[in-house]
Amino acid sequence: MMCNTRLSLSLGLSSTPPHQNNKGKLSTNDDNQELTLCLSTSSEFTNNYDNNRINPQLLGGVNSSVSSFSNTSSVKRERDASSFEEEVENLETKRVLLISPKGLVDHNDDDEEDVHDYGTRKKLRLTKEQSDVLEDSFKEHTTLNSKQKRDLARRLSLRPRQVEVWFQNRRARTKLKQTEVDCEILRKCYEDLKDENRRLNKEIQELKSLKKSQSFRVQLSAATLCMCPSCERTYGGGAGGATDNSTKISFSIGDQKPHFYGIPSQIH
DNA sequence: GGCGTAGTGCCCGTTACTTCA
DNA sequence: CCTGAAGTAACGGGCACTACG
Repeated sequence: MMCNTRLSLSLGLSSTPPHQNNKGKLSTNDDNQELTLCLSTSSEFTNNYDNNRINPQLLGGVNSSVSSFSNTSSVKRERDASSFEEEVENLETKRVLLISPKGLVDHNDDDEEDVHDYGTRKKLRLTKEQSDVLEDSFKEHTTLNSKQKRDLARRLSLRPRQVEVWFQNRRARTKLKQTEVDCEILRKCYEDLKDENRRLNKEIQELKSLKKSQSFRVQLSAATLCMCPSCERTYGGGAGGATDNSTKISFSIGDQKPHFYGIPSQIH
């Protein structure tokens, strides 16, 4: 893409909020593919990096900010910095990155390790310390207000936007984990209910078959009922015995007198 | 008070990059 | 060395809310 593009950047900031500052000027020179960016230079904050060769990654970041300065339709990037102050801090951070050994990349250098096409994003890996601090902060509060965000960013030498993104991603991870846990609980619940359902169905079948066999036994004994001579109740006694249709079946649980159905010889 | 607009924060889905097995 | 999976920083779109004219 623009691997050989020589980039030079001139950044300056006035105290005017970005959306009120329309003095951003972007110029390109197609002949030598040199990109020069000039913003208002009316502030003591003016920094000139014309002589620096910039890691396109960093330019990408700066470019994001630039778009918010110059393009009113790019609300998103603009609002990423919650205030102009933050934007200034963003640029300050970028300045630190720019002058840090890793931030300075000579495109003429054969080492292509840090050279990326303009427009691609080079992902910053947070250090263990940064992650730990962010993690601790997240334990205290899962969301940040502007001041907390700024403080944290300053403390970790990150941009507020990075802190914000980290918290957003962290919340998403937490939510995802919780969803997985909930899923697991529901799955377990479902398995338990399935087992219970299976058990109950089995019980129903057993009861049904028990009922069937009992009614069969009742019919069988009814066919051999005889009359108890002392109380004239029916009992099992073989064919030809006296039968009273109304008292043919008699389960005398709780009766005061014991009856020995089917064993006439042992009665009384 | 209702309305349109701009700013802001957050969520969600996705992409791009890094790391590791 | 290559590759695919997993982890995660970063992004863009959309929505809700608030402030302001």
